[in-house]
Amino acid sequence: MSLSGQDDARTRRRGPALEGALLDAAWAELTERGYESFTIDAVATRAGTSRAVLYRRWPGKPELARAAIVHVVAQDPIEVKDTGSLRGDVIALLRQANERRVRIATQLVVSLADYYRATGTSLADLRESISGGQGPIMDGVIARALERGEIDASRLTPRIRNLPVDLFRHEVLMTHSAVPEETILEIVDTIFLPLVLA
Amino acid sequence: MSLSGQDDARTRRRGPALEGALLDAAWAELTERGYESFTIDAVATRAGTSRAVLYRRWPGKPELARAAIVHVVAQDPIEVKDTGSLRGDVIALLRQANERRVRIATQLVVSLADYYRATGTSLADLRESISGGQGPIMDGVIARALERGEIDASRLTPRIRNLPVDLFRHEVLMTHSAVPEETILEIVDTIFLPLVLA
DNA sequence: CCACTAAGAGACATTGCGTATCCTAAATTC
DNA sequence: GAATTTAGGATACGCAATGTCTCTTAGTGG
Repeated sequence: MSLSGQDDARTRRRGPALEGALLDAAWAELTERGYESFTIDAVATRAGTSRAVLYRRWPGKPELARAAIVHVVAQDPIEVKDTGSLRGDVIALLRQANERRVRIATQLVVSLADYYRATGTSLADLRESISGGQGPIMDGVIARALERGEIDASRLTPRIRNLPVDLFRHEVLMTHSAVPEETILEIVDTIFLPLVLA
Repeated sequence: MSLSGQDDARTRRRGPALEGALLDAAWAELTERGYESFTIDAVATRAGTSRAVLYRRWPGKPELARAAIVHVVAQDPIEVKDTGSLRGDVIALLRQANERRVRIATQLVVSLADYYRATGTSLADLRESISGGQGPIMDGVIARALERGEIDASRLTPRIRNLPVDLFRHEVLMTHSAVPEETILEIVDTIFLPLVLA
């Protein structure tokens, strides 16, 4: 019984191709069902494989979820373009984060419960491992503003430098939804710029 | 066999007394085990009762967890005292939150995963239901500062008014631990006060 | 004192977990 | 390109927790 129509025509995936499919399936489950209802069984079924294959790669549910998140984020990096002014750069950055990260961030907080406890890590660690070694996202923006002489370097503490991103993130965490354009402008114009402009 | 030593000497709790014991047990489980390992079984055992009693009151695990959190927070309100200056008031407020809310907040974020999805609520809603009808915690602090003429009322947008608390919360959410004293001072002295002082 | 409510014990089917075993398709080696 | 090794995929197992029910009995109020 080697040829029974389309059923036996399936090929057996391996290595990276399989792993990608597993992580995509995990991500889909995560977004559709949420972490609590996220089951290894469902991921295996959706990926057209069996649980054993998943357990060979990840110890359990939190690690699989985390891997899925990192995988998805890595495929969709945020680029910060030069708009010609600090204000424009920061607004562009926040808008982009709004478009490309809100769903992920929402999943992330609303989810990953126990993972932190089990591993002793925190949201901050996860944020770090997601942004990779590329350093704080604000770096490029700030560097250009300093070149242009737009900001008072003496006021630029690390905390103030990250203020727009931190406030944006706080907003997303609190509401679990995209941040309104007015809020972005408010953060930039009434908080960040007054603190750093020369 | 009505008298077998101490075993039958137990009394059967009812109403509020029982409910309090259930919520205390739930809270203890939550803090000791984390939300993911939080089981109705364990709560029932710890409270010396059976699951049926819990299911009679709450539909399931997320609702019980939430009820336990609200219960604990309600027993330990934050009071904001008058220290004589805006700076002192805000610092005192953050310090108190640091002492009395960090464990709870940590539980809270690291936990309650699916509840939001299931009910369509968010962290912001939970924050609201926890702070009760008493309004933003910064209100009293701001009112006194306005009386003293310490702040420029025109700069006082709602967002800026809540900035210290929001940044504090963000810090806790990110690190899952208490906020260092220096960070509290930094938030107040390099961000909040420069934005509002006349 | 009687009737009613609800506490507490326990049984039940169901579901997800994590492990182990087996077979075979794909990759690797000679 | 055949032989060998690796790992994918199916299946079954025991375990733990869920949520539902039933039953007995302790406390409460009339």
